[in-house]
Parts: sequence; C-alpha cells; structure tokens
Amino acid sequence: MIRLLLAEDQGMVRGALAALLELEDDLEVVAQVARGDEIVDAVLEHRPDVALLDIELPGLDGIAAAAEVRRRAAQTRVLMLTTFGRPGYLRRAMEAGASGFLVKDGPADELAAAIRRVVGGERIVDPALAASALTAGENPLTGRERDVLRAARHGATVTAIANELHLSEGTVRNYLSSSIGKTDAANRIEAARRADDLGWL
Amino acid sequence: MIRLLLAEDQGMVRGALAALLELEDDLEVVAQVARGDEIVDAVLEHRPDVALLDIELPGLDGIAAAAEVRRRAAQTRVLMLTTFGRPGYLRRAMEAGASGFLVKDGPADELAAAIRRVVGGERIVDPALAASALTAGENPLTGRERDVLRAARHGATVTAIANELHLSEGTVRNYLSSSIGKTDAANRIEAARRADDLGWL
DNA sequence: GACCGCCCATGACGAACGTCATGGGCGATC
DNA sequence: GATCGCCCATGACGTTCGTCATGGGCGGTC
Repeated sequence: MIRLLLAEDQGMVRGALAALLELEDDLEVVAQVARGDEIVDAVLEHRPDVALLDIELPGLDGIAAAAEVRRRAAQTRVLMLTTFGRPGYLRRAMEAGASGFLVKDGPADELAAAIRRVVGGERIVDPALAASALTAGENPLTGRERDVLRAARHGATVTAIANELHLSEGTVRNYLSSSIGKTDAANRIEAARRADDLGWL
Repeated sequence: MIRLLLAEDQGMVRGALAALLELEDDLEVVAQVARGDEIVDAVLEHRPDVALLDIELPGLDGIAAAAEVRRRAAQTRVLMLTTFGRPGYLRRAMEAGASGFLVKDGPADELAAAIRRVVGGERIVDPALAASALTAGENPLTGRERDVLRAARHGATVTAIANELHLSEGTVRNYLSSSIGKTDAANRIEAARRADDLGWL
C-alpha cells in the first residue's frame, strides 16, 4: 500500500484528487493539507511514501516545502503537481529534491502511474517541459531585479516600488532597466510577465 | 439518477472531479469535454440533467457556452464551477441563465449537494460572492475600453495597441485614460488588473 | 429636432518611464 | 591585491504615458 499526502489549496480539487487516488487499490491518501506551511508537520506525523504537492499554496510555496520535506523526512518522495508548467518551477523543484513534476493538464490516469514510478525510484519529468527548461536556461535575474519585477507586476509606479523596497527612485529605474534587458522585453510589465511565465519570480 | 456533463480543460482535474462525482450513488457522469466549443454538441447528444462548466476554457468560454446550452437544450441546467470568484463572472453567468455558481475553493462535498439542489430547481450562489457582485455594480466599461484594456494587460505599448485595433495612438490613449478613471487606477496596468479581477474583461 | 452616449481623431502639456554614464561600497574569486 | 558581480546612488536625456480640450460622425431616445 502506497501512502500519500496531498497538498492543494482548492478544496474541491483536493477532494476530487483524493477520490481519484482512492480508486486505486494500491494507493491510500493518509493526509490532506490546504496550506504550504502545514506540509512538513503533516509529513512528520503521517510519514507518507509520496507527498503530492501543488506549487502555489498559501503560507509557504510547494517548492520550499519540498526542500524542507527532503531535509526532515528523506524517506518521503516528493511529486510536484501544478497548473503551470513553468521552466523555472521545474528547475527549482528538481533542485529542491523533487522526484517528479506533473502538470494538471495531463490525463488523469497519468497521476497514479507517476506515483508508482516515483515509489519505484524513478524520476518523472514531462519531456516537453524538460526541453523548455533547458532552452530557457538559468534564471539570470539578481535578487534585487526579482524584487523590483515582483513589485512592478501589477502596475506599481517607480515611486511606490522605491518606497516599498526602501530604495531611491533612480536605483529602481536602473534595476527595471537591467531586468527589461535580460528578459528581452520592451517595458517593465512585459519584463515582469515574461519572468513570471518562466518561473523566475 | 442525475446525469452530468463535465467541462474542464485540465485533464487531471476533470478526471478527479469525475471520480469524486461517481462516488455518489445518484450521480452519473455521462460526458466529459475539455473545450468550450464542444459543450453544446455534447449536451445535445447526451442530454444531461446538469452541465458542470468551467469558465476559462479554450475555444469558447463557459459563460457563452452556458447561454447557448440554455437556448438549445433548456431542460439541461447549468452549474458554473470556476477557480475565480469574480463578481462580473457571477453576474454574467446568471444573466446567461446559469442555475448556480460555485468556486473550486469550497469543500468537496459542497459540489454534490449543489448539484442535487440545482436539479431540485434551486439556484445556488455563494453569499459572499453575491454581495461583492452587488457592491461592484455593473460593468461601466464601453466596448472599446474593454478592448484596449485587454490589449494592455500584458504590457503592450500604445503603438502596439493602436496597430492591433486599427486606431490612432491618440484614441488609444483616450480610451486608456477613461478606463483608468472608471477603475480608480493609477495607470493602465492597474486598470487592466482591476477590471480583470472584477470580471469586466 | 434636441439630446445623449459611444465612436474616433488631433494637438498640447506635464509627469513618468527607460537608458546611459559614472561612481562608491562590499564580499567572493583568482 | 586585482578582478568581478552585485548592491546602491545621482544626474541627464529622449521617449512614452496620462490628461484635457475640442470636435466630427452616428445611432438611439425623449
């Protein structure tokens, strides 16, 4: 019997996935959590064989939780399950020690199959996603560049960003300019969008 | 036996929801589709009692599909099931003739309960969402204002928008300006974001 | 027929943005 | 100890953005 932990913030999706997995004779959902910061405690308490983690979760993102799980409960394998197949997500998930990376777009029967393969020691990666992760390359943004792009995502002005990050306005413009260059964008918004799509933020 | 059609673009979520619903003795999923433009044909072919529709679907959005279903197969009731509880979505879904509106955030057992109530002739709406739909009011944007905001969402420049919509640049700036005013925003990006959050685009 | 809202356009002006040059401080690398 | 990357800052310059005034065309309403 393969014991599973399920971390997913949308209640209906979480319940539905649990129903789907319980249909399989060899799978058993032993814990469900809705927040990223509840993952580690639940893993330590229930000791699942596989932790199925969404990435975008309240409290703590799934990738950070994955790293923590690997560190504190090495016998639990981590399988990421996400809506967004962003190259940077895949890269970071793998660096965090995940055993696999699935996008929710795929067919439903792929999930149980992937879980069994992960338990068998395999690492699961969507080939197309792996290719785009390789061509996209490393995240070229520096820490501050990520900061200003994150702040600029929803249309904040230079003044607002400067206040938020305690920087001078000129410095903010400089970081925005270099970020725009690195993302091949025409302006801050396109830069933020591209960086986000690549999982760089 | 309540016969269901399921429209949802993410394969794993669709399969999982089907598994969840099949657990109920009185529910039966008779058709599943991944695209909005496949909904009407599938409804006409399978004649479900309830069509469970996601809103953001490829091909045709779920609200437009709902209107079409009401028109061509009036005995099939429509229950919207979406990730985003946007006031404008709710309003438009109801205007399109939907019998209910659920967000995926809710508990999984709410889904089957809502389906049974919809079959019984009730209309299901999240109270909090209904309140925000009422306070948000009608969509104040004109057709062209929506057009330029949609085009501006991802950082397109005035020149790019003007070319895309075959307008002069001054006209585009005017529409952006009025949209910014109506959304209480400081710039085009914030305006686009707010309008999007309210389901106005 | 007057009025109103939406459409489209032009011109002008101040504010914000994106770029470039320049420079100092700091830790890591060689 | 020199080099390099990242951090932060300033000043200057040209471009784009957001606003306002103004006006014509067009369809619907009172």
